[in-house]
Formats: sequence, C-alpha cells, structure tokens
Amino acid sequence: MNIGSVSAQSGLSAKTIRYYEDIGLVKPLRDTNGYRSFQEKELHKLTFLSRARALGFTIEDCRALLALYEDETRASADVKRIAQEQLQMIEKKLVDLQNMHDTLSHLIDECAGDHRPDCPILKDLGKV
Amino acid sequence: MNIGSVSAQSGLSAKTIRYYEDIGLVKPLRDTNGYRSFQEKELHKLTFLSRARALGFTIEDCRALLALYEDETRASADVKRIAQEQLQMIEKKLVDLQNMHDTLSHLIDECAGDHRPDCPILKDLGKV
DNA sequence: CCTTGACCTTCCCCCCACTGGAACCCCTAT
DNA sequence: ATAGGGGTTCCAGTGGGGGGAAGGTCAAGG
Repeated sequence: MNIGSVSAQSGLSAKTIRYYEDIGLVKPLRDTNGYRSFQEKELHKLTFLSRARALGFTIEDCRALLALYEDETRASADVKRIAQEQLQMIEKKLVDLQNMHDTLSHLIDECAGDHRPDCPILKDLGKV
Repeated sequence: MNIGSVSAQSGLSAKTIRYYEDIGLVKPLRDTNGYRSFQEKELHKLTFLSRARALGFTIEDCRALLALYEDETRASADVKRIAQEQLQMIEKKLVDLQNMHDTLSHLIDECAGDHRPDCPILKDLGKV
C-alpha cells in the first residue's frame, strides 16, 4: 500500500503519516522507486494512532501505548494507568472550560448588546 | 513602572509582555536607559489582556476587543458578538471533550487493569 | 510513443502563543 | 569593588502538524 491508500484508510493525512515516520512511530518499507510501502501491520498502527490522538492522547502517550500494543506480554494495568491519567487531564480541561463558559456566559447576559458604548464585558475585563 | 512591576500586577510574565509589545498590543515608552516604562493605561491594557486570554480569547480577538476597549464610541453589540462567538467555540470544545471523556471512561471501565495482557482499550483503538 | 494528470519524494518555512537561554547592560547595597 | 537582582536583545524551540515548491514516477488515453 502506498501512502495515499493508508491515508484514506486510517484517516490521517499523508503529511501526518510522513511526520509519524520522522518521529519514529511507524517504519514503512520502501519500494525500489523510493515510495513508502505499508503493510497491514503499519496500517493497524496508523489507525490506532488516529483513534488515540482523537481521544486526546499526546504523541508521547501514543508512543507508549503503541509499545504496549505490540508487546504481547504487557499487563493491561499499564495501559489502564496511561488511560486514567489522560482521563484526569480531560476532566481538568472540562472543569477549566466549564468555568470559562460560566464566566463568559454571565458577562454576555449582562451586556445589552446595542448601539450604546456601555459594556459590562469590557468593564469587567479591565477592572483593576 | 518597569516591566517587572507590571508583570506582577497584571499576572503576565515579562516574556509575554515583551511579546505583546512585539506584536503591537501595547506600546510602552522607554526610559533613557532603554528600560520599558509603563503608564497606568498600559497596565490596564495588560490586565485586560490577561483576563481575556484566561477566558480563551485568541490574540486576534484580544486585539479587536482592545480596540473596542479604547473606543469611546463603540457599540456594545460589537463586543457582545465577539464574546458570543467565543462562547460558541467554548461550547463546541466542551462537547468534544465530553465525548472524549465518555469514550475513554467507557474503555477504562472495560479494562481489568491487572497483570494479564488482554486489554479492551488497545483492542478498540486498533480495531479496523 | 507521447502526453497528461495523479501520485509520490524531499525540503524548508509557517502556524499559535509563548518559553528558555545566552550574552550583555544597569542600578543599588554593602 | 563586587554581588545580586533588575533590565535589554536576539536566537531557537515547543506540539502537531500544514502549505507549497521543485522534481521523480506511473497508468491511461490519444
């Protein structure tokens, strides 16, 4: 399979796949013409990466997860720990975003939103 | 006021304040020794920027908001519109994060997390 | 056989919003 | 005189790729 094919199947752009090769996440073979030649296993890894990234795992998380993915003697506890750490990050971000949301939402409610210059949003943001 | 002073008062790092000058958000005067010299107005703007950034506004949003902040003839509707757009971005991110959270949380629940290699997290991420 | 157009290659720069660090200057206290 | 804590500039790097140039390769159509 060429890069275009695995790109379509994995949902990753060709650019991204080349980047993943650069940083050592995948190691496709090369044809005599220099084209990357992906085998089933590499396609699985790329699909794995695509899903893991979509769940917010960092590249380094993905590297660790991929190592476990390929290690038949892994302990599922190791995978679960990484996933739980990521879940905590997500939960923290959710709290932060929810706070932003509430603050901004409140400010917006206070603002008349008309032709007059008086604006609680600006007033609050500039408060000393 | 020197940069250290406005940094402490605004909550922005000195590095960030220099960066904000670079990109034209603030324009402090200079002392004869070359030090930046901030006046009250600049401090207000920096505090404004600090708050707005904390609410997730981009630098370009901040630039627009600052222009409105300084424009005595603004219409509050213009401010409200920018804020509402930002609120929508935040709400979209909240939905995405919540979806990530639910998916990951479900996967974690399924995983035994013991010494055995069987792991629904890896299995699901690698599914074709 | 030639051309066309889709695909592939490497290379380098760009994005956001900073952060770190080097090398140097300035000011005050001891 | 020196030590230390300011300040200054400039260069490079972060994460996770994207855009686009300049060029090689391949299959199909005329």
